[in-house]
Amino acid sequence: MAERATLAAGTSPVAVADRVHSAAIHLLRAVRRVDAGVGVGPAKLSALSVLVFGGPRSIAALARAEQVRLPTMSRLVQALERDGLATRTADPADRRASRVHPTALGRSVLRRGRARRVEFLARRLASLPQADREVLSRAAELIEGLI
Amino acid sequence: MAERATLAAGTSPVAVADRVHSAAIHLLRAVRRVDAGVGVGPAKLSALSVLVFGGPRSIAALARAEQVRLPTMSRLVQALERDGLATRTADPADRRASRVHPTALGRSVLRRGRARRVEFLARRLASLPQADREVLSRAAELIEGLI
DNA sequence: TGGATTTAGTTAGCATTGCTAACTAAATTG
DNA sequence: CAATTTAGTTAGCAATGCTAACTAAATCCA
Repeated sequence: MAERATLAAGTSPVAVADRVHSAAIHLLRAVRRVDAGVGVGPAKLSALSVLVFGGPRSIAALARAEQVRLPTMSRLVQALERDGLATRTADPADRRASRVHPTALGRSVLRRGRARRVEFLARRLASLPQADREVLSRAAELIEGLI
Repeated sequence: MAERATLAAGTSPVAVADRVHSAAIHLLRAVRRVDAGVGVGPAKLSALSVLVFGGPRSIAALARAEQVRLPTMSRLVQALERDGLATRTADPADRRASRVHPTALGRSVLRRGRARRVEFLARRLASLPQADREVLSRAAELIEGLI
């Protein structure tokens, strides 16, 4: 019984956490299929997005922004470079570090890849009443603020 | 300009899609760290959750529920069985199919694993006003309905 | 009825994306 | 200046996705 209560509908922190958690899993599984046609992969796309919309930065800073470890980001940046989506320049102030920049190709691929996922969602959102979209918008802000 | 508009705040389908998409990515990256201590992994935990809360079913039905391909779910179920978290019985009505059931151990592991993730979120949600939790709850329902 | 198609499941093999351990080299600190 | 911290790499492993190719059972239809 106690464990059933965990999943019961309601607005207790635990009940809401469970529903939000499930919704996030299902949402990302659904959009993952859309990525297939881009040929870049979600981790690379997401790192590229940080570079394009947040500006060039070091691998360590990218790793922190993406919440992954340094070796993981090191490998992702190598792949981005190999694919011509990003370049590295020496950091004049710190000879250990390098700065990662998106290339023009990187910007264009990001735009296309992001557009695919977002359009997939947007098509579905378009059928909702405006008030529901406002709820989703506010919810996204709340989530970003929490973590 | 046109591409900047994609990221501008607003409640157009595209703007909301973008924010919801990012929020889902960041949410799951944050809870992923919590999984580490469970030793089961999110895909197995999620499949187990379907079995426990939705009832026993075939591998194909599980794959559909989890939005993965049949070979992926076949391998996940083999791992669940190997770990003693689920068992398979023959389907009397269809000799190709088998029914997957959670074991008592599976139920208990699910409870613990889920609890970790959900508690991680719930601790943060507890600091929100009730109205905000209602927004998140409603948003989760909307997302599940869309996909 | 019987051949064709669909569906359930497996195996094999590959790609992506996480991780830790162990290392080098540069920067910082006491 | 020695000790520690920080940036980055390499190597190797684990989890989880996929397609291709296959078997076997069920279903469809002419």
